[in-house]
Amino acid sequence: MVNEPVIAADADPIAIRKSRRSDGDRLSKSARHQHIISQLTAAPTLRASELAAALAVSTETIRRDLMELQEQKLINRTYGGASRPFALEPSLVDRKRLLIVEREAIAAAIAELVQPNEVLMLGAGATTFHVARRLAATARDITVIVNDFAIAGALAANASIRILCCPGRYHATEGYVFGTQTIASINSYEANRAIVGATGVGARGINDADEEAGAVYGAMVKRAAEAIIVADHSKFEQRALTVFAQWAEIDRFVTDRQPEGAMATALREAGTEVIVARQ
Amino acid sequence: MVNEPVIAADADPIAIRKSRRSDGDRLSKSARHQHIISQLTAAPTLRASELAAALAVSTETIRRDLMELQEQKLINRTYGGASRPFALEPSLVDRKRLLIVEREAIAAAIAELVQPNEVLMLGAGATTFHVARRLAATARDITVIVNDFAIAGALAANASIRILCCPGRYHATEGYVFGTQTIASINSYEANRAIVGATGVGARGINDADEEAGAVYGAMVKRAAEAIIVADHSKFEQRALTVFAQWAEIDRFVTDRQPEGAMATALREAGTEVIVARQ
DNA sequence: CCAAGAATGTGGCAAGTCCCCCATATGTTG
DNA sequence: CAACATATGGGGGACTTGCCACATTCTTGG
Repeated sequence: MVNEPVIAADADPIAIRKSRRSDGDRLSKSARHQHIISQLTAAPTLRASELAAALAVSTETIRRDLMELQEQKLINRTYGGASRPFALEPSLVDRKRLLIVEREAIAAAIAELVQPNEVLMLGAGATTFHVARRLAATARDITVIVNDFAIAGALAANASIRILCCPGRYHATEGYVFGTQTIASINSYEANRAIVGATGVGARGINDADEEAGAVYGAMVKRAAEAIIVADHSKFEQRALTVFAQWAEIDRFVTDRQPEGAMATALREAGTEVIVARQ
Repeated sequence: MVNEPVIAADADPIAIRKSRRSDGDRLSKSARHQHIISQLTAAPTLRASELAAALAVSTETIRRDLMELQEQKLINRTYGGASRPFALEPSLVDRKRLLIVEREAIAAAIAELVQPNEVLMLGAGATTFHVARRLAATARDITVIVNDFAIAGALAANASIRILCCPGRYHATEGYVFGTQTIASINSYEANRAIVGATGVGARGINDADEEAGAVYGAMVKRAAEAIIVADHSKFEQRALTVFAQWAEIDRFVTDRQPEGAMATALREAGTEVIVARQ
């Protein structure tokens, strides 16, 4: 368990140069980087000193490697090593790994709005999942009504959050419940805010690729005292199957980039407050 | 961008009393632990020194906290702090690994009983989780009413199973929903069979350590046309908080070992059919 | 009420890490 | 070949963390 003193494995430069041999080989910088990344998929954290020993380079070199990888957001720096960033986590589904920075910023902006003792409705989805994580970290004594199991799990990290799950049919691949029971359940609650995502947002309203999911989102939007749409800029002007809400119904739109053109006009005419989260 | 001190509320009444005051005073141990866990859902890593400052305790205390949390596998230790473990989600994993052979045998026996187009109620728990996995492998065109998220996920592997989730409060560590809404929901369905587990089974009936969970199980047992209890022999004569059903209400008892003594008598007198699954 | 035990803080020291500057090795370019 | 860029290692001081022993405070159970 104790770390051996970190000493240059090969004090002899000649030995270093004959690098064709077995494990004493020097690896290139990119090879080291790759090694670090792959190690992180196996272990949640690494120590710089251990990496230096394993790769037969100095800790200074490892530190520089880690700095570079951190700038590329491929790792997360810790004191004395590195840990897995959000994006490398195996538990997150593909879609949840995209646009992490943008979504985290949006989530942070939402978290600032939420006050203790509020009742929220939180729709299913990848962006709202980030909102849930953020709320778990910052919110206090709130009640959240959800229809997405992953979101319930994320919120569960905070014991002061009361999580109410909607009933309904369970969507096997998406991990949420939907259907008439879900909507009936939503309509039986009073909430301060509904926070829902979307497949696309545009001048003509807010749409979703899944009709059932859209119906749930629409119910949340209509039912809560305040309706908030969260969507990063990749959703701008995307068109999908179902338009589940009009901007006139939406009080706030939290995104990561200022909308332009027809969508900006529609937002202004509808009186929707646009909040652009800074990263 | 650094985390401001976020007061994580908690279940501990003492901590609640203390956390009401200004930021100069201390939180209870469990409150600190809760805070650490929830912070970890938002940030991939934490520094012990920062935690100490945020929670207004010494770094030694934080270190001791981190050690405890690590032993519970709730965090991952790093040099100078902590990082997120692989899964912060409610992990019933541990309990699900116990007595696998016995539970698989019980699950197989259940799966043989179930016919296509049946409607089942499946209670939360480790044994019923095995039943769900087995049903996902063998059942066809059934509808399953569940209150446990892990079970919903297991059943989702089979596209011909319709999964209906009950509403209710989400239990953060156990991963199921409970409460009056859950029970009301159960009472709105008609089901061919209820299949529920237990903390203990004995001559005096079927009990559970969690009152809320027991209430849900009891509702399932009373509501379904046929009630089945599943429990391996380690549950025999275990006593727990709530007796949620009497043997007279139970049609079948599926286990892995022939009951004896008072419990066998009680089963005989109640007319409960005992099915001993062979491994 | 007190005593035992748990939880927490303090101080010191060893060890680990950070970070800056500089030396060396290697490769590139004119 | 000289000049330069890149990659790496080394050294040392400042800082951070780990760890231990001990004192103090809080809690709990008689």
